[in-house]
Amino acid sequence: MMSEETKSDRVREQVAERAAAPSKAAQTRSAILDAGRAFLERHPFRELTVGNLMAATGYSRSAFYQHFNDLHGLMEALLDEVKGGIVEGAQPWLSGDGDPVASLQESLTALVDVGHEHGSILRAVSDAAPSDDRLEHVWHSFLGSFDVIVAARIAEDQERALTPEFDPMPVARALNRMDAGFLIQAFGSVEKSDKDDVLAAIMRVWLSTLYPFDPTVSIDGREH
Amino acid sequence: MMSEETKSDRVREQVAERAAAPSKAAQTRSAILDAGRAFLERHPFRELTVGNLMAATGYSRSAFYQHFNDLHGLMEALLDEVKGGIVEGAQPWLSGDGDPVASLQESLTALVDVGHEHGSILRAVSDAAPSDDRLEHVWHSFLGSFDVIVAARIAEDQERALTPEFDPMPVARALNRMDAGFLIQAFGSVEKSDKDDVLAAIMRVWLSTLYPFDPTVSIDGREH
DNA sequence: ACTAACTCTGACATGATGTCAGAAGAGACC
DNA sequence: GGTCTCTTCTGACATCATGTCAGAGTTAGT
Repeated sequence: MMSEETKSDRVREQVAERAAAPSKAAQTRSAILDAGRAFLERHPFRELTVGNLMAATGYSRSAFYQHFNDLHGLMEALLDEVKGGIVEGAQPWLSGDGDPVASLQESLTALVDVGHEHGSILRAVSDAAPSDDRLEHVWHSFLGSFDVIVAARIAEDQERALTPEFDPMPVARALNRMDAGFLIQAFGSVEKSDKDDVLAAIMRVWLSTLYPFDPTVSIDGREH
Repeated sequence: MMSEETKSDRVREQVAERAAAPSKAAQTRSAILDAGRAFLERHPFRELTVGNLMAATGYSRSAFYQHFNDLHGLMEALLDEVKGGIVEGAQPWLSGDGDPVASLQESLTALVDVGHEHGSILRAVSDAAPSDDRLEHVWHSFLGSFDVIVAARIAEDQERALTPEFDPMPVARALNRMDAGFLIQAFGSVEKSDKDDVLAAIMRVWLSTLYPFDPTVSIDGREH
Protein backbone atom coordinates (compact mmCIF):
# COMPACT_ATOMS: atom_id res chain seq x y z
CA MET A 1 0.00 0.00 0.00
CA MET A 2 2.88 2.36 0.59
CA SER A 3 3.40 4.04 -2.64
CA GLU A 4 6.13 6.54 -3.18
CA GLU A 5 9.80 6.66 -2.50
CA THR A 6 11.33 9.97 -1.74
CA LYS A 7 14.87 11.04 -1.26
CA SER A 8 14.44 11.49 2.44
CA ASP A 9 12.68 8.17 2.66
CA ARG A 10 15.64 6.39 1.18
CA VAL A 11 18.08 8.32 3.27
CA ARG A 12 16.08 7.61 6.36
CA GLU A 13 16.16 3.93 5.64
CA GLN A 14 19.90 3.95 5.36
CA VAL A 15 20.16 5.57 8.77
CA ALA A 16 17.11 3.80 10.02
CA GLU A 17 18.56 2.38 13.21
CA ARG A 18 18.71 5.88 14.59
CA ALA A 19 15.79 8.15 15.48
CA ALA A 20 12.42 6.53 14.89
CA ALA A 21 9.96 9.44 14.81
CA PRO A 22 11.24 12.47 12.90
CA SER A 23 8.11 14.48 13.33
CA LYS A 24 8.81 17.61 11.34
CA ALA A 25 9.05 15.84 8.03
CA ALA A 26 5.75 14.05 8.39
CA GLN A 27 4.22 17.28 9.57
CA THR A 28 4.98 19.31 6.47
CA ARG A 29 4.17 16.32 4.33
CA SER A 30 0.73 16.37 5.87
CA ALA A 31 0.46 20.08 5.29
CA ILE A 32 1.15 19.50 1.62
CA LEU A 33 -1.38 16.70 1.44
CA ASP A 34 -3.95 18.92 3.12
CA ALA A 35 -3.30 21.74 0.70
CA GLY A 36 -3.60 19.30 -2.17
CA ARG A 37 -6.90 17.93 -0.93
CA ALA A 38 -8.24 21.45 -0.40
CA PHE A 39 -7.13 22.59 -3.82
CA LEU A 40 -8.61 19.62 -5.65
CA GLU A 41 -11.88 20.13 -3.86
CA ARG A 42 -12.35 23.29 -5.89
CA HIS A 43 -10.11 23.01 -8.95
CA PRO A 44 -9.32 20.36 -11.53
CA PHE A 45 -5.98 18.61 -11.47
CA ARG A 46 -4.70 20.44 -14.54
CA GLU A 47 -4.65 23.69 -12.56
CA LEU A 48 -2.58 22.20 -9.80
CA THR A 49 1.02 23.27 -10.00
CA VAL A 50 3.86 22.78 -7.58
CA GLY A 51 4.04 26.53 -7.33
CA ASN A 52 0.50 27.33 -6.32
CA LEU A 53 0.28 24.22 -4.16
CA MET A 54 3.26 25.23 -2.06
CA ALA A 55 2.17 28.84 -1.96
CA ALA A 56 -0.85 27.60 -0.03
CA THR A 57 1.39 25.89 2.49
CA GLY A 58 3.79 28.75 3.13
CA TYR A 59 6.78 26.60 2.19
CA SER A 60 8.99 27.13 -0.79
CA ARG A 61 8.35 25.42 -4.07
CA SER A 62 11.42 23.26 -3.80
CA ALA A 63 10.41 21.97 -0.39
CA PHE A 64 7.78 19.96 -2.20
CA TYR A 65 10.41 17.73 -3.75
CA GLN A 66 11.69 16.60 -0.39
CA HIS A 67 8.35 14.90 0.19
CA PHE A 68 7.13 13.83 -3.22
CA ASN A 69 8.76 13.06 -6.52
CA ASP A 70 6.26 15.16 -8.43
CA LEU A 71 2.58 16.02 -8.52
CA HIS A 72 1.72 12.52 -9.58
CA GLY A 73 3.47 11.22 -6.51
CA LEU A 74 1.22 13.44 -4.46
CA MET A 75 -1.81 12.00 -6.22
CA GLU A 76 -0.58 8.51 -5.50
CA ALA A 77 -0.39 9.33 -1.83
CA LEU A 78 -3.87 10.82 -1.87
CA LEU A 79 -5.18 7.74 -3.62
CA ASP A 80 -3.65 5.51 -0.97
CA GLU A 81 -5.75 7.28 1.63
CA VAL A 82 -8.92 6.32 -0.22
CA LYS A 83 -8.03 2.84 -1.37
CA GLY A 84 -8.52 1.32 2.07
CA GLY A 85 -12.05 2.58 2.43
CA ILE A 86 -13.07 1.18 -0.91
CA VAL A 87 -11.60 -2.24 -0.31
CA GLU A 88 -13.17 -2.41 3.10
CA GLY A 89 -16.57 -1.29 1.91
CA ALA A 90 -16.56 -3.95 -0.77
CA GLN A 91 -15.94 -6.76 1.72
CA PRO A 92 -19.52 -7.81 2.56
CA TRP A 93 -20.21 -9.03 -0.94
CA LEU A 94 -16.69 -10.05 -1.86
CA SER A 95 -16.26 -12.23 1.21
CA GLY A 96 -19.07 -14.44 -0.07
CA ASP A 97 -20.81 -14.99 3.26
CA GLY A 98 -24.44 -14.22 3.82
CA ASP A 99 -27.17 -13.41 1.36
CA PRO A 100 -25.62 -12.40 -1.95
CA VAL A 101 -28.23 -9.83 -2.82
CA ALA A 102 -28.25 -8.18 0.57
CA SER A 103 -24.49 -8.11 0.84
CA LEU A 104 -24.12 -6.73 -2.66
CA GLN A 105 -26.50 -3.97 -1.73
CA GLU A 106 -24.43 -3.32 1.33
CA SER A 107 -21.19 -3.19 -0.62
CA LEU A 108 -22.54 -0.92 -3.30
CA THR A 109 -23.92 1.43 -0.68
CA ALA A 110 -20.52 1.63 0.92
CA LEU A 111 -18.91 2.19 -2.46
CA VAL A 112 -21.22 5.05 -3.30
CA ASP A 113 -20.55 6.56 0.12
CA VAL A 114 -16.82 6.52 -0.45
CA GLY A 115 -17.31 7.94 -3.91
CA HIS A 116 -19.46 10.70 -2.55
CA GLU A 117 -16.99 11.56 0.17
CA HIS A 118 -13.80 11.42 -1.84
CA GLY A 119 -15.15 12.24 -5.25
CA SER A 120 -12.72 15.03 -5.93
CA ILE A 121 -9.73 12.85 -5.13
CA LEU A 122 -10.92 10.03 -7.34
CA ARG A 123 -11.60 12.43 -10.15
CA ALA A 124 -8.20 14.05 -9.74
CA VAL A 125 -6.41 10.72 -9.73
CA SER A 126 -8.20 9.52 -12.80
CA ASP A 127 -7.49 12.85 -14.48
CA ALA A 128 -3.85 12.76 -13.52
CA ALA A 129 -3.23 9.13 -14.35
CA PRO A 130 -3.03 9.40 -18.14
CA SER A 131 -0.19 11.90 -17.96
CA ASP A 132 2.10 9.70 -15.90
CA ASP A 133 3.41 6.22 -16.48
CA ARG A 134 3.61 5.24 -12.88
CA LEU A 135 0.36 6.71 -11.64
CA GLU A 136 -1.44 5.25 -14.61
CA HIS A 137 -0.10 1.85 -13.69
CA VAL A 138 -1.16 2.24 -10.07
CA TRP A 139 -4.63 3.36 -11.03
CA HIS A 140 -5.19 0.66 -13.61
CA SER A 141 -3.82 -1.98 -11.29
CA PHE A 142 -6.21 -0.83 -8.64
CA LEU A 143 -9.16 -1.16 -10.97
CA GLY A 144 -7.76 -4.37 -12.39
CA SER A 145 -7.50 -5.96 -8.99
CA PHE A 146 -11.22 -5.48 -8.59
CA ASP A 147 -11.86 -7.03 -11.96
CA VAL A 148 -10.20 -10.20 -10.76
CA ILE A 149 -11.95 -10.54 -7.44
CA VAL A 150 -15.34 -9.48 -8.77
CA ALA A 151 -15.02 -12.03 -11.55
CA ALA A 152 -14.16 -14.69 -8.99
CA ARG A 153 -17.13 -13.74 -6.87
CA ILE A 154 -19.42 -13.92 -9.89
CA ALA A 155 -18.10 -17.36 -10.75
CA GLU A 156 -19.02 -18.55 -7.26
CA ASP A 157 -22.63 -17.52 -7.64
CA GLN A 158 -22.74 -19.06 -11.07
CA GLU A 159 -21.79 -22.37 -9.51
CA ARG A 160 -24.65 -21.94 -7.10
CA ALA A 161 -26.90 -21.14 -10.05
CA LEU A 162 -27.77 -17.79 -8.54
CA THR A 163 -26.25 -16.01 -11.47
CA PRO A 164 -26.72 -16.78 -15.17
CA GLU A 165 -23.86 -18.37 -17.02
CA PHE A 166 -21.54 -16.04 -18.84
CA ASP A 167 -17.87 -15.28 -18.98
CA PRO A 168 -17.39 -13.48 -15.66
CA MET A 169 -14.27 -11.48 -16.43
CA PRO A 170 -15.54 -9.16 -19.15
CA VAL A 171 -18.73 -8.50 -17.24
CA ALA A 172 -16.73 -7.74 -14.11
CA ARG A 173 -14.63 -5.33 -16.10
CA ALA A 174 -17.68 -3.66 -17.56
CA LEU A 175 -19.36 -3.23 -14.21
CA ASN A 176 -16.21 -1.90 -12.60
CA ARG A 177 -15.63 0.67 -15.34
CA MET A 178 -19.21 1.70 -14.85
CA ASP A 179 -18.68 2.22 -11.15
CA ALA A 180 -15.51 4.21 -11.65
CA GLY A 181 -16.76 6.32 -14.50
CA PHE A 182 -20.16 6.96 -13.07
CA LEU A 183 -18.98 7.79 -9.57
CA ILE A 184 -16.37 10.18 -10.88
CA GLN A 185 -18.84 11.80 -13.20
CA ALA A 186 -21.42 12.12 -10.45
CA PHE A 187 -19.25 13.16 -7.54
CA GLY A 188 -16.09 14.46 -9.12
CA SER A 189 -16.91 18.10 -9.51
CA VAL A 190 -18.27 20.80 -7.29
CA GLU A 191 -21.93 20.18 -8.00
CA LYS A 192 -22.42 16.59 -6.95
CA SER A 193 -25.34 14.46 -8.07
CA ASP A 194 -27.84 13.13 -5.61
CA LYS A 195 -26.33 10.23 -3.74
CA ASP A 196 -29.52 8.16 -3.67
CA ASP A 197 -30.10 8.47 -7.39
CA VAL A 198 -26.60 7.28 -8.05
CA LEU A 199 -26.92 4.39 -5.67
CA ALA A 200 -30.25 3.34 -7.13
CA ALA A 201 -28.88 3.31 -10.65
CA ILE A 202 -25.71 1.40 -9.84
CA MET A 203 -27.63 -1.08 -7.76
CA ARG A 204 -30.19 -1.69 -10.45
CA VAL A 205 -27.56 -2.48 -13.04
CA TRP A 206 -25.56 -4.79 -10.82
CA LEU A 207 -28.57 -6.62 -9.48
CA SER A 208 -30.34 -7.11 -12.77
CA THR A 209 -27.13 -8.36 -14.31
CA LEU A 210 -26.04 -10.71 -11.55
CA TYR A 211 -29.22 -11.76 -9.76
CA PRO A 212 -32.06 -11.52 -12.26
CA PHE A 213 -33.88 -14.50 -10.69
CA ASP A 214 -34.09 -13.11 -7.21
CA PRO A 215 -37.63 -11.99 -6.35
CA THR A 216 -36.32 -9.15 -4.20
CA VAL A 217 -34.62 -7.73 -7.20
CA SER A 218 -37.55 -8.20 -9.50
CA ILE A 219 -38.26 -5.65 -11.11
CA ASP A 220 -41.70 -4.38 -11.03
CA GLY A 221 -42.75 -3.75 -14.59
CA ARG A 222 -45.28 -1.19 -13.45
CA GLU A 223 -48.16 -3.22 -14.86
CA HIS A 224 -49.12 -6.84 -15.45
CA MET B 1 -19.55 19.12 -35.59
CA MET B 2 -16.83 21.42 -36.84
CA SER B 3 -14.58 21.95 -33.96
CA GLU B 4 -11.56 24.11 -34.11
CA GLU B 5 -10.77 27.55 -35.31
CA THR B 6 -7.35 28.19 -36.66
CA LYS B 7 -5.64 31.35 -37.72
CA SER B 8 -5.81 30.46 -41.36
CA ASP B 9 -9.45 29.48 -40.96
CA ARG B 10 -10.31 32.89 -39.67
CA VAL B 11 -8.19 34.61 -42.24
CA ARG B 12 -9.71 32.53 -44.95
CA GLU B 13 -13.16 33.56 -43.85
CA GLN B 14 -12.23 37.20 -44.04
CA VAL B 15 -10.96 36.74 -47.55
CA ALA B 16 -13.54 34.14 -48.34
CA GLU B 17 -14.97 35.71 -51.46
CA ARG B 18 -11.73 34.96 -53.21
CA ALA B 19 -10.32 31.56 -54.03
CA ALA B 20 -12.51 28.73 -52.79
CA ALA B 21 -10.30 25.63 -52.66
CA PRO B 22 -6.75 26.23 -51.40
CA SER B 23 -5.76 22.62 -51.52
CA LYS B 24 -2.27 22.71 -50.06
CA ALA B 25 -3.46 23.69 -46.61
CA ALA B 26 -5.92 20.84 -46.29
CA GLN B 27 -3.27 18.52 -47.63
CA THR B 28 -0.70 19.15 -44.92
CA ARG B 29 -3.46 19.26 -42.36
CA SER B 30 -4.31 15.73 -43.39
CA ALA B 31 -0.68 14.74 -43.21
CA ILE B 32 -0.61 15.95 -39.62
CA LEU B 33 -3.80 14.10 -38.78
CA ASP B 34 -2.37 10.96 -40.34
CA ALA B 35 0.81 11.27 -38.35
CA GLY B 36 -1.22 11.79 -35.20
CA ARG B 37 -3.36 8.76 -35.83
CA ALA B 38 -0.29 6.66 -36.56
CA PHE B 39 1.50 7.85 -33.46
CA LEU B 40 -1.42 7.25 -31.14
CA GLU B 41 -1.81 3.78 -32.51
CA ARG B 42 1.45 2.86 -30.80
CA HIS B 43 2.02 5.43 -28.07
CA PRO B 44 -0.06 7.04 -25.34
CA PHE B 45 -1.13 10.65 -25.67
CA ARG B 46 1.33 11.83 -23.01
CA GLU B 47 4.22 10.97 -25.33
CA LEU B 48 2.82 12.99 -28.16
CA THR B 49 4.60 16.28 -28.58
CA VAL B 50 4.35 18.88 -31.29
CA GLY B 51 8.01 18.24 -31.96
CA ASN B 52 7.94 14.52 -32.56
CA LEU B 53 4.59 14.72 -34.32
CA MET B 54 5.88 17.16 -36.91
CA ALA B 55 9.16 15.32 -37.26
CA ALA B 56 7.08 12.44 -38.59
CA THR B 57 5.53 14.69 -41.21
CA GLY B 58 8.70 16.33 -42.47
CA TYR B 59 7.35 19.79 -41.75
CA SER B 60 8.69 22.16 -39.17
CA ARG B 61 7.37 22.27 -35.67
CA SER B 62 5.82 25.68 -36.13
CA ALA B 63 3.90 24.60 -39.20
CA PHE B 64 1.68 22.69 -36.83
CA TYR B 65 0.26 25.90 -35.42
CA GLN B 66 -1.06 27.00 -38.78
CA HIS B 67 -3.42 24.06 -38.69
CA PHE B 68 -4.25 23.49 -35.05
CA ASN B 69 -4.25 25.61 -31.94
CA ASP B 70 -2.45 22.95 -29.94
CA LEU B 71 -2.33 19.20 -29.44
CA HIS B 72 -5.76 19.23 -27.88
CA GLY B 73 -7.09 20.86 -30.99
CA LEU B 74 -5.65 17.98 -32.96
CA MET B 75 -7.41 15.55 -30.66
CA GLU B 76 -10.65 17.40 -31.15
CA ALA B 77 -10.31 17.01 -34.89
CA LEU B 78 -9.54 13.31 -34.53
CA LEU B 79 -12.55 12.89 -32.30
CA ASP B 80 -14.77 14.55 -34.87
CA GLU B 81 -13.81 11.87 -37.33
CA VAL B 82 -15.12 9.19 -35.00
CA LYS B 83 -18.18 10.92 -33.61
CA GLY B 84 -20.20 10.39 -36.74
CA GLY B 85 -19.72 6.65 -36.79
CA ILE B 86 -20.82 6.31 -33.22
CA VAL B 87 -23.94 8.39 -33.62
CA GLU B 88 -24.86 6.52 -36.75
CA GLY B 89 -24.27 3.11 -35.24
CA ALA B 90 -26.50 3.97 -32.33
CA GLN B 91 -29.43 4.89 -34.55
CA PRO B 92 -31.25 1.54 -34.80
CA TRP B 93 -32.11 1.52 -31.12
CA LEU B 94 -32.32 5.24 -30.59
CA SER B 95 -34.74 5.77 -33.43
CA GLY B 96 -37.27 3.66 -31.55
CA ASP B 97 -38.58 1.72 -34.54
CA GLY B 98 -38.58 -2.05 -34.71
CA ASP B 99 -38.02 -4.59 -32.01
CA PRO B 100 -36.31 -2.94 -29.04
CA VAL B 101 -34.20 -5.92 -28.11
CA ALA B 102 -33.06 -6.65 -31.62
CA SER B 103 -32.29 -3.04 -32.39
CA LEU B 104 -30.42 -2.59 -29.14
CA GLN B 105 -28.31 -5.58 -30.04
CA GLU B 106 -27.69 -4.05 -33.40
CA SER B 107 -26.69 -0.72 -31.93
CA LEU B 108 -24.38 -2.22 -29.35
CA THR B 109 -22.72 -4.32 -32.00
CA ALA B 110 -22.07 -1.22 -34.05
CA LEU B 111 -20.77 0.58 -30.99
CA VAL B 112 -18.34 -2.18 -30.18
CA ASP B 113 -17.19 -2.22 -33.78
CA VAL B 114 -16.43 1.48 -33.73
CA GLY B 115 -14.69 1.08 -30.40
CA HIS B 116 -12.62 -1.73 -31.76
CA GLU B 117 -11.66 0.20 -34.86
CA HIS B 118 -10.90 3.54 -33.29
CA GLY B 119 -9.91 2.43 -29.82
CA SER B 120 -6.64 4.28 -29.79
CA ILE B 121 -8.28 7.55 -30.76
CA LEU B 122 -10.95 7.22 -28.12
CA ARG B 123 -8.37 6.36 -25.54
CA ALA B 124 -6.19 9.28 -26.55
CA VAL B 125 -9.07 11.73 -26.45
CA SER B 126 -10.19 10.57 -23.05
CA ASP B 127 -6.59 10.73 -21.86
CA ALA B 128 -6.08 14.19 -23.27
CA ALA B 129 -9.37 15.66 -22.14
CA PRO B 130 -8.58 16.20 -18.46
CA SER B 131 -5.62 18.41 -19.28
CA ASP B 132 -7.56 20.88 -21.38
CA ASP B 133 -10.62 22.95 -20.61
CA ARG B 134 -12.01 22.96 -24.07
CA LEU B 135 -11.39 19.35 -25.03
CA GLU B 136 -12.77 18.23 -21.70
CA HIS B 137 -15.93 20.15 -22.42
CA VAL B 138 -16.24 18.65 -25.88
CA TRP B 139 -15.71 15.14 -24.59
CA HIS B 140 -18.10 15.43 -21.68
CA SER B 141 -20.70 17.08 -23.87
CA PHE B 142 -20.40 14.22 -26.28
CA LEU B 143 -20.99 11.67 -23.56
CA GLY B 144 -23.65 13.86 -21.99
CA SER B 145 -25.61 14.10 -25.21
CA PHE B 146 -25.92 10.33 -25.17
CA ASP B 147 -27.10 10.40 -21.60
CA VAL B 148 -30.02 12.54 -22.65
CA ILE B 149 -31.11 10.55 -25.67
CA VAL B 150 -30.57 7.18 -24.02
CA ALA B 151 -32.62 8.31 -21.04
CA ALA B 152 -35.38 9.44 -23.38
CA ARG B 153 -35.30 6.12 -25.18
CA ILE B 154 -35.52 4.26 -21.89
CA ALA B 155 -38.51 6.36 -20.85
CA GLU B 156 -40.30 5.33 -24.02
CA ASP B 157 -39.97 1.65 -23.30
CA GLN B 158 -41.01 2.23 -19.73
CA GLU B 159 -44.26 3.68 -21.04
CA ARG B 160 -44.70 0.56 -23.10
CA ALA B 161 -43.98 -1.50 -19.95
CA LEU B 162 -41.07 -3.19 -21.69
CA THR B 163 -38.68 -1.77 -19.19
CA PRO B 164 -39.03 -1.67 -15.41
CA GLU B 165 -39.79 1.64 -13.80
CA PHE B 166 -36.83 3.62 -12.55
CA ASP B 167 -35.37 7.04 -12.99
CA PRO B 168 -33.94 6.76 -16.51
CA MET B 169 -31.31 9.47 -16.38
CA PRO B 170 -28.94 8.04 -13.78
CA VAL B 171 -29.17 4.59 -15.32
CA ALA B 172 -28.45 6.04 -18.74
CA ARG B 173 -25.42 7.80 -17.32
CA ALA B 174 -24.21 4.64 -15.65
CA LEU B 175 -24.58 2.55 -18.80
CA ASN B 176 -22.88 5.15 -20.94
CA ARG B 177 -19.92 5.46 -18.59
CA MET B 178 -19.67 1.71 -18.70
CA ASP B 179 -19.54 1.74 -22.48
CA ALA B 180 -16.95 4.46 -22.63
CA GLY B 181 -14.74 3.12 -19.86
CA PHE B 182 -14.98 -0.49 -20.89
CA LEU B 183 -14.40 0.10 -24.59
CA ILE B 184 -11.40 2.28 -23.91
CA GLN B 185 -10.00 -0.22 -21.47
CA ALA B 186 -10.56 -3.09 -23.86
CA PHE B 187 -9.52 -1.51 -27.15
CA GLY B 188 -7.43 1.47 -26.12
CA SER B 189 -3.99 -0.06 -26.04
CA VAL B 190 -1.94 -2.19 -28.33
CA GLU B 191 -3.17 -5.54 -27.09
CA LYS B 192 -6.87 -5.37 -27.67
CA SER B 193 -9.36 -7.63 -25.95
CA ASP B 194 -11.47 -10.06 -27.90
CA LYS B 195 -14.25 -8.18 -29.63
CA ASP B 196 -16.87 -10.85 -29.05
CA ASP B 197 -16.19 -11.07 -25.34
CA VAL B 198 -16.58 -7.36 -25.03
CA LEU B 199 -19.76 -7.32 -27.01
CA ALA B 200 -21.23 -10.19 -25.02
CA ALA B 201 -20.54 -8.46 -21.74
CA ILE B 202 -21.89 -5.07 -22.75
CA MET B 203 -24.93 -6.64 -24.28
CA ARG B 204 -25.66 -8.70 -21.23
CA VAL B 205 -25.58 -5.71 -18.94
CA TRP B 206 -27.73 -3.50 -21.14
CA LEU B 207 -30.26 -6.21 -21.86
CA SER B 208 -30.66 -7.45 -18.33
CA THR B 209 -31.05 -3.92 -17.11
CA LEU B 210 -33.48 -2.67 -19.71
CA TYR B 211 -35.36 -5.72 -20.96
CA PRO B 212 -35.35 -8.28 -18.14
CA PHE B 213 -38.78 -9.63 -19.11
CA ASP B 214 -37.92 -10.48 -22.66
CA PRO B 215 -37.65 -14.24 -23.17
CA THR B 216 -34.91 -13.79 -25.75
CA VAL B 217 -32.79 -12.14 -23.17
CA SER B 218 -33.52 -14.65 -20.47
CA ILE B 219 -30.95 -15.73 -19.06
CA ASP B 220 -30.40 -19.34 -18.78
CA GLY B 221 -29.43 -20.23 -15.23
CA ARG B 222 -27.41 -23.20 -16.38
CA GLU B 223 -29.52 -25.67 -14.37
CA HIS B 224 -33.11 -26.21 -13.26
C1' DA C 1 28.09 24.92 23.24
C1' DC C 2 29.24 21.67 19.49
C1' DT C 3 28.21 18.55 16.11
C1' DA C 4 25.61 15.94 12.92
C1' DA C 5 21.63 15.02 10.69
C1' DC C 6 17.45 16.90 9.01
C1' DT C 7 14.76 20.27 6.48
C1' DC C 8 14.16 24.27 3.68
C1' DT C 9 15.54 27.74 0.16
C1' DG C 10 17.21 30.40 -3.98
C1' DA C 11 19.38 29.87 -8.20
C1' DC C 12 19.95 27.23 -12.14
C1' DA C 13 19.39 24.15 -16.36
C1' DT C 14 16.09 21.90 -19.15
C1' DG C 15 12.33 21.05 -22.25
C1' DA C 16 8.01 21.98 -24.36
C1' DT C 17 5.07 25.60 -25.69
C1' DG C 18 3.10 29.28 -28.65
C1' DT C 19 4.23 33.62 -31.33
C1' DC C 20 6.14 36.44 -34.88
C1' DA C 21 8.51 38.43 -38.71
C1' DG C 22 10.08 37.24 -42.70
C1' DA C 23 11.54 33.57 -46.36
C1' DA C 24 9.98 30.32 -49.69
C1' DG C 25 6.39 28.67 -52.70
C1' DA C 26 2.31 28.58 -55.79
C1' DG C 27 -0.86 30.55 -58.90
C1' DA C 28 -2.86 34.32 -61.79
C1' DC C 29 -2.16 37.68 -65.05
C1' DC C 30 0.19 40.11 -68.53
C1' DG D 1 9.04 34.01 -68.81
C1' DG D 2 8.49 37.69 -65.49
C1' DT D 3 6.14 39.99 -61.90
C1' DC D 4 2.80 40.49 -58.28
C1' DT D 5 0.08 38.73 -54.48
C1' DC D 6 -1.61 35.64 -51.39
C1' DT D 7 -0.59 31.34 -49.04
C1' DT D 8 2.21 28.34 -46.47
C1' DC D 9 6.39 27.25 -44.02
C1' DT D 10 10.45 28.24 -41.11
C1' DG D 11 13.95 29.76 -37.52
C1' DA D 12 14.48 32.49 -33.63
C1' DC D 13 12.52 34.05 -29.52
C1' DA D 14 10.11 34.65 -24.98
C1' DT D 15 7.68 32.13 -21.50
C1' DC D 16 6.52 28.92 -18.11
C1' DA D 17 6.59 24.88 -15.16
C1' DT D 18 9.73 21.41 -13.92
C1' DG D 19 13.30 19.04 -11.21
C1' DT D 20 18.11 19.48 -9.23
C1' DC D 21 21.70 21.12 -6.30
C1' DA D 22 24.68 23.31 -3.14
C1' DG D 23 24.39 25.60 0.76
C1' DA D 24 21.81 28.07 4.57
C1' DG D 25 18.94 27.43 8.53
C1' DT D 26 17.11 24.43 12.18
C1' DT D 27 16.72 20.87 15.48
C1' DA D 28 18.24 17.61 18.87
C1' DG D 29 21.51 14.79 21.21
C1' DT D 30 25.69 14.88 24.11
